[in-house]
This record gives sequence, C-alpha cells and structure tokens, in this order.
Amino acid sequence: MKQGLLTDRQKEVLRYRKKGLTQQQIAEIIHTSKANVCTIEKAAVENIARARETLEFLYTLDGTHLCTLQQGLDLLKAPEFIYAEAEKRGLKVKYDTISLINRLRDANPERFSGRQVREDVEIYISKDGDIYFG
Amino acid sequence: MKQGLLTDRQKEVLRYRKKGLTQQQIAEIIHTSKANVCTIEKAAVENIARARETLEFLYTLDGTHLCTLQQGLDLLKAPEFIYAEAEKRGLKVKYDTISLINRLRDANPERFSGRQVREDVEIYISKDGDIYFG
DNA sequence: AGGTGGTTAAGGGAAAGTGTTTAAGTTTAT
DNA sequence: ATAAACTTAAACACTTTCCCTTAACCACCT
Repeated sequence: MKQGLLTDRQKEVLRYRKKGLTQQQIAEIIHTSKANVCTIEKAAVENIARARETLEFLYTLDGTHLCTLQQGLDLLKAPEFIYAEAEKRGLKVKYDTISLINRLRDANPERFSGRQVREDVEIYISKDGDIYFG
Repeated sequence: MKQGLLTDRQKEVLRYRKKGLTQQQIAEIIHTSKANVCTIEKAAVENIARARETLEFLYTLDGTHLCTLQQGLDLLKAPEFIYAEAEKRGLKVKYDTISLINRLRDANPERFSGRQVREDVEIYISKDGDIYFG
C-alpha cells in the first residue's frame, strides 16, 4: 500500500519549517537552492489541501445533492438560496448565514472571488444539516 | 490549484458503488470492463487512505526527540538502539531492521560513510512510529 | 456445471507529479 | 535603502499515476 501524499522531501521541509528554520537555512541543510525549498514547501501545502478536499468528498457521498451555486451568483445571496432548497427537502441547515458564507469561502477559496461565484459549485447536504461541496 | 486526490472516474465509480450497483453494472454504464471498474475503485480507496495518512502526518508533525546516534556508531547497531529507546516511551517503530537502516542512509547520505555514523544524528519519532531526523 | 460478483497480473500509452536549476519578482524587517 | 526572506515562472529529465485491455483466478450460490 502506498504512503501518504507527501514525499520525503516535502515532509523534511515541513519539519524544518515547523522548527522555525528559514527556507535559506533549510536549503543549506538539504543541499539545494532556496527557490527549490519554496517550491517543495508550496507543493506540500497544496498536497495537504488536496488531502482535505478528498475527505470532504467522502461526506458528499453520504449526503444528497442539494443545489448548484451558478457562476456569477452573489455570494451573499447563496445562503438564502440554500436555506430554501433545504426546506424543500425538510432539512435544516446547521449554519447561520454568516457561518455559511464563511464555510463557503473557506472550503474552496479559489472558487470565489470577492462576492462572486467564479465557477459552478455543487452543494450537498447530510441528514443532520451539514453542508459539503463537490 | 489542483482538485482533490480522486479523479473524475474514481468519483464516478464510488458514487455508483454507494448506490449499491455491482462492478458489472457500473462497467456497462461507463462502457468499460468490470476488471477496470475494480481497478479504478481500488485506486480510489487507496487514494482515500493516502489522504487520511497525509492528515495524520500533520498531527504527528510535532514529534518528540527520541535519541542521538553518536558519531562513530556502527550503523548496523542503530536499529536495536532505536527500538530500545522507542520502547521506553511505549512507541513501536514502524520499520523493521532493514528498512530502518535504509531509511537512515537514504535520509542523509552524507552523514553516513559505509557502516559508520560520521556525525551526530538526532532521531525523532512520531506517535505512529515514523522515524525522522534532525 | 454454470452464473454472478469480485480480484489480480501484465502491459501499454497518455497524462500528471517531483525535484531541480536559473532567473526574476515581491514582501518584510532592520 | 539594503539585505534577508519569500514567491513565482519556465524549462528539463525522471518517475509515477491513470485508464484501459486481456486473461486468468477465487468464492459463492442454486
């Protein structure tokens, strides 16, 4: 069975980083350029984000598809829309308006720019009213 | 930024599976062989395991210092030493003797020459028994 | 003996990921 | 303003993953 997502190199950099070393210091220790350390660290952070996203998907499997936030939609209007769709199914979203907006933006920062939805976002809901994204 | 670990194909299979379809049925729907569906599903499950492992690593990032391999130590005696130290802390090293020696040498080739430790090497251990170096 | 559901192995072509260098850019702190 | 810390982009060799096919194998079940 395969290891985790992070390469040995990436783990190494993260550990040194955790200790508070600069990229330059790490570069000297592992004998490469600081630019490379930066790249490796960035890749590591991305891999961690991908791991999170992957497990998010599992929740969408348990939940049912609720609706789609269409490209161009005002983010501030999303909660009202989501609440309405949930009510149609007799479900109560377990986030208030503010929390929901935050959750939307936090879950997929690159899919929202300012108040705008940049690309279609699939919304899923579980029986207990938790919200997930596809 | 890239999406999650799972490919579209893998998600597709997982969704059908969740609905209770057999691999044969899915194979017909997505126009391929059941062997392929099996392979894709297996890859998906592996990817999910990798995602979990990756996030596990984050929690163990702040591992504790285990011991120091002192300069001049015979590399072949290192594993026994490390095992003993780990046991003192109630931790089980997740590498057998051979794997551990390889990991030691691979991690920092310049710190070992032949069977000898050239300079002190700090050993760290995480809660899941993974070993890394300072 | 068939039928069904699942798994494995070998192999191939396309695609994606990794580590690296070089070279440029930005932010931040002294 | 200078240096240090950090980020980004492009290009490269190399390795790995992904999806696919074919062919075989195992465990049930009636």
